Amino acid sequence: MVTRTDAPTRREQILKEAARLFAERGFHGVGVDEIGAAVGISGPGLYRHFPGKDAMLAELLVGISGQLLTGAKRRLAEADGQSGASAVLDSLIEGHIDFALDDRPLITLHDRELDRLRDSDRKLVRQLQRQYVELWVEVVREVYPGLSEPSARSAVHSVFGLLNSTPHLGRAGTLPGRGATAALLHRMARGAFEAAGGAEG
Amino acid sequence: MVTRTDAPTRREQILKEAARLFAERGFHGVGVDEIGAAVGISGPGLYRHFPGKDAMLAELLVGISGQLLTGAKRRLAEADGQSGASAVLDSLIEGHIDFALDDRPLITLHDRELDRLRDSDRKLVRQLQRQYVELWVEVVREVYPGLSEPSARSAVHSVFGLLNSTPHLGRAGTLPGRGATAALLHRMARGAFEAAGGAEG
DNA sequence: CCTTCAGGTTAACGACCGCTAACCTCGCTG
DNA sequence: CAGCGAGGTTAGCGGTCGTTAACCTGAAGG
Repeated sequence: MVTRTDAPTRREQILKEAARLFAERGFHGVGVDEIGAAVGISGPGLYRHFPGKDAMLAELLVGISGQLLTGAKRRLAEADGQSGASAVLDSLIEGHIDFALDDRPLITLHDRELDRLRDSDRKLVRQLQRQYVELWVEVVREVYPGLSEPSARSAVHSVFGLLNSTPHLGRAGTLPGRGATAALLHRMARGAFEAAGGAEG
Repeated sequence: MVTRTDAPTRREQILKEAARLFAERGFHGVGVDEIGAAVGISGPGLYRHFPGKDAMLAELLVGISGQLLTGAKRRLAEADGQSGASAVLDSLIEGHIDFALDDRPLITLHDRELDRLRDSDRKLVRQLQRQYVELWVEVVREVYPGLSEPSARSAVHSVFGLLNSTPHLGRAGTLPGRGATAALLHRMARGAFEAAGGAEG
């Protein structure tokens, strides 16, 4: 985990605010003037940093998918051989939870605005997502050999749905602290997989 | 379950197609002309049936929330006393799965376009949703008394995320049949609650 | 047979939105 | 200090979209 100390660039400010606004009101529901206003410049000034509104969404979605996949690969490599598949699965779950808790707007966009992308960008994002899912599927099937591949894939998608539910958990600080929430989500994810792998195949 | 035999009214056709289109491309991403075209009339003809585009979304969202709540109340009443809380929870899960599998576009809209509503409509939908959640929370806490109320509420939201993941499960018929999918989701939901209720409170 | 009305049609208006054009103003740097 | 590029500004164009207006038509009812 690299900790940044320098100030965020204007580009990064824009992406962050755009993500928040897109998540709140949808891609088509946000105007460029609002995005500009959110970072203290006005509308057309954004075009000094991005070729268009679509490009902001594209960069956000490609970035998310890439980060998730990269992180998962790293966790897989770090633990390879020395620890069991079950520990790897725990690590994957932990990584996804961190992401879901720290970047709620992005996790919201991730499966909501994909269809607003240009064909090439959408294909790229889909490919990254697919790799991420397949990586999970392999680990899950190693831990629960009774699961057929289609069932494992369905189970993985469902657990993503469970983990990505964080935006619905109390907008304010009504939820019992980050650590407790992460632990609860982790337990539930493992429980869901356990139940999926217990019976049928 | 009342089975309808008569043909759907024009109003119902419109709502169904609007739901599909809104789910596919977002509320702002669909024009009234497209909705009209989907039912064989053109754009402004819709205004003979609805006062505006917003009204279609409002009716859809209020309808969804109402149906979910009504169904849950019915299931709770049917089983009251004679069967245990665990059976009631199974019944709730079954009802939610039926809805998620049969009305994927609606389940997608349900937590995606809520902010596009007029204040009064949004309040109404939120109230219905809250009642639905609270109903689940009570049943869940009866089955797993170790769970604190905040934890139970988080767990319920997360299980909704799990069950509502159906739109992501193979757009085509690649998933292993409706029955098997429903069974898998049901097992995972129970497993998730079990794991949530096992430890901490 | 005339009237009425539900349920369409097309034309067009007004607002909004993404984007471009043209211009300005600094802080560097040779 | 001249020049220049990075990063802003405002004005405005072109297209789209929700909505309204005005008109049409066919079936039902007295």
